[in-house]
Amino acid sequence: MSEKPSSVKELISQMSVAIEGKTIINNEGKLPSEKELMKRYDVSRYAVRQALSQLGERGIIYQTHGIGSFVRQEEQLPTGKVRNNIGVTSDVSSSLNLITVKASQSQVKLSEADFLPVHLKLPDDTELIEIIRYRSLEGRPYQVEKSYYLKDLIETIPDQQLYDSLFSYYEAKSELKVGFIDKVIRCELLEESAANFFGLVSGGPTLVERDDTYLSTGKLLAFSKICYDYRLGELYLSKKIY
Amino acid sequence: MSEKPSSVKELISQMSVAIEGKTIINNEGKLPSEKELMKRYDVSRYAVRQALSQLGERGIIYQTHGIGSFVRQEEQLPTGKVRNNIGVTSDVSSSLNLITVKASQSQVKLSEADFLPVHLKLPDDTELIEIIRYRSLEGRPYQVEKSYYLKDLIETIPDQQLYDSLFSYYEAKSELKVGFIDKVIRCELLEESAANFFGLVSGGPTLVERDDTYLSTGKLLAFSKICYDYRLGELYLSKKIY
DNA sequence: CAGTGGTCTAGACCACCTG
DNA sequence: AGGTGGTCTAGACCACTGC
Repeated sequence: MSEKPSSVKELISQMSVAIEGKTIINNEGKLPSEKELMKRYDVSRYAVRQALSQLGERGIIYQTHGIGSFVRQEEQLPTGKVRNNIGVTSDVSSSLNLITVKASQSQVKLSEADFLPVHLKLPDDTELIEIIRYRSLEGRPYQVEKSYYLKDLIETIPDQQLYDSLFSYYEAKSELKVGFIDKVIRCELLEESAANFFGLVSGGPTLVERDDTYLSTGKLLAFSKICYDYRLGELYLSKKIY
Repeated sequence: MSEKPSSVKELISQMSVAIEGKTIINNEGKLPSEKELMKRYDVSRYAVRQALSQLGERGIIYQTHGIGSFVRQEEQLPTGKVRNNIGVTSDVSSSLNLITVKASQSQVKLSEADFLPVHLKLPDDTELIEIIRYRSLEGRPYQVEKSYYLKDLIETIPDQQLYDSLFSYYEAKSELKVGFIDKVIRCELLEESAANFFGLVSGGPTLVERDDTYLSTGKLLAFSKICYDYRLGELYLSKKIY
């Protein structure tokens, strides 16, 4: 028996630990049936299925009709590449050492931005806070991020916060709650500053992630562009088919 | 009142049409409350919420606690780029004309493959069917796909089928059911054959999508690699935050 | 046939937003 | 306070798998 979780979220956490520690799976990687999980954690079937579904979305387990639930085979690290999990509840993809080595901010108008939200609906004179951040991973230059935050939503950004996650800062501090993020991934040619940072020639390839971040109210909070060193960065996602 | 759907899937379809035709939203893009949708379609709240959640995953609507459900602002087509929706139930992203212009197949062993599944667990002498397909979109060279299918799972592939979707062919014909797909997206340098097809120089950039396709039983069915003309292809996804 | 996951219902209670 | 979505329970019935 296990301690009764007070929410599905807690149940997921407990099950994750149990899967990690292999205290809940047999030698073939099979989990207990839903009915047994209900007894084990003293929750309803709804809670069990919510948890299993979430674990499935994260690529940790899969379920097969009429058979049971199984853990995915363990991850084999790709050689020298860094996987950036996307489409997963928490983007804590690894225990790798990702740090911001340089950052700066300034205030601009929308018309001065390098790029625009995919679904543009804002007036040209919208005030934005522009942030540029250079990040290294395990000491190697890894990504360059340029972000634009809507100034009327966040007012100011303390300089020291530029080196941490801004979203979690504002979610914790004020009332902002992120609802969804639109992502566009493509390949572009490197600009000079990023090329210098990566030690590549400008005009070379770079993997680009464009994010438009919306609040749960549907308002646009920020739009950003992340350029990866194409030799290091890759984006990973697992997709369930229904 | 609307006709009662016989399943959540049908409900989603009916609601999609109603949203498209704007017969279910008001001027501000607001949908009826969940309670009203229950009455309207004569289904339980579970069904309504399943449908709304799915529509949310597809980036069509969003819900805000204490307020209501709203449709996302309509899509503004990116200029000259092609969006390939990923992480969506059906990857029917557009009405664009995507056709396979050249295709070939041959039989090889795993040791002869150009690349391998991310989580390799197969013996070197595993029999594979290798397929190379060149695709154009609206008449322009767009992508080159190289796929390897496990021969013991699909036996043979009729040549004329190479020009259509193999997954739906086998799902309809035999018993294969796809369960999940692992995707890795990165940027690579073009090889000669793809470069020639795109009209680019080899060594230039290309957006690469690596897919490992698993059956619902957890068995690997196929692994593939799609190279996009970086000037045309981009991958789009919308992510809900919980 | 028994056991498994897949679908759906009815209802309760809570948290959030607006007047 | 009343309406909205968010969470969770208990239970029913169906579909798939294997013996």
